Amino acid sequence: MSKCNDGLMHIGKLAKEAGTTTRTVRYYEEMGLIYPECRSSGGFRCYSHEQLARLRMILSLKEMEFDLEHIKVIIDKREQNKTAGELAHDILEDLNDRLKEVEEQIEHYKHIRKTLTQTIASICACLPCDLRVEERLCPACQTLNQPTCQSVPFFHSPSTAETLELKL
Amino acid sequence: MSKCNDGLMHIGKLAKEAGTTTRTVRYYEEMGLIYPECRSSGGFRCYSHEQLARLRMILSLKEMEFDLEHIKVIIDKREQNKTAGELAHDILEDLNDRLKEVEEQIEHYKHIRKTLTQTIASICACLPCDLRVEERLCPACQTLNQPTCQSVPFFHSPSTAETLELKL
DNA sequence: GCCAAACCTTAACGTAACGTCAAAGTTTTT
DNA sequence: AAAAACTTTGACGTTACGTTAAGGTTTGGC
Repeated sequence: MSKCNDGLMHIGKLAKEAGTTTRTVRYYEEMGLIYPECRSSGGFRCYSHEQLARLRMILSLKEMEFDLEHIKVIIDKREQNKTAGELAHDILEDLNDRLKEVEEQIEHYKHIRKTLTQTIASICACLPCDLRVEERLCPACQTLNQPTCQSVPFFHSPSTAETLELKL
Repeated sequence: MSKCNDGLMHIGKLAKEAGTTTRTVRYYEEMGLIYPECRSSGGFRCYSHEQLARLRMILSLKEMEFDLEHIKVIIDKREQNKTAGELAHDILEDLNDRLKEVEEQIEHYKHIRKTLTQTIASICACLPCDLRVEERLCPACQTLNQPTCQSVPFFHSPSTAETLELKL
């Protein structure tokens, strides 16, 4: 005697099937991304397999880290019955744009990595020999060398600059 | 007749010198990261060059994308007058941890890039020849091929799956 | 000394995508 | 029928500020 007939499911089942949480599903509803097919007499949301497919698609796009606003635009395009060609064109554009952004992200983090390894190297170069030999202290500097302490701000405590500054 | 004597500066100058905004400086104060040396009789924040150096250090760490909570921990270490060796040890640990995270980010985005290029390739493979030749449509698929439409959810509109599905 | 321009103050809402209660109603199971 | 499991709406918390708003303070010129 299920109150949720016709192969419909409540939000918990939907979320679990899609690998997400009920909170997320409700939030997506708030954002206009997905709606239940109907409500039970008691007010529970009931979803069909179509909704599940839609949710999965939303989550796929989220894996590519589109923001929800953009996801909304993308999935709405499917409902604006365009021709297949137009649809493909639009979506490929979205995907290629996103690809570009992702590549920028990769470059961005590579830049940060460089800054980090350089800073690490600078500090290592300032370390007295006996500290430097402990390799657990600084795995990154094994391949790098040089700069002086001056370029590394961390050791210049404002009040006690003298005492904290490292000697080579 | 400056109300801000002794080479002290107000928040606007401080922010500009460090290349940030007054809002940011006030926020950092709220977070306990930096405080003015004093206030003017009218209540304006007054900063010394030491504060400027501190702010610059905070911003350096932010460039490496440490979160503020973590930055607070790191700069507080400088005041806990440890020995230079301990300080270096601690900070190198922080930097190496962060380096690891950054490398994970790079891998993360590379994974997304892969997903994106595969999806793009799948869609391109589904396109009829006349659409496929327009290279502006899909710069990414020039180097990739195959999969069938089945693996690409975008063309399976729930209500009009038949009409929207692409034919090879 | 006075006035306007430029600068500063605190307060508070907005952002993105949910996580996490809370209090109360519904469905399912026993 | 009662208990267990699930669902409902509502609302605050998160991060690092941006952006008004309304109203004092400093500064520079005359």
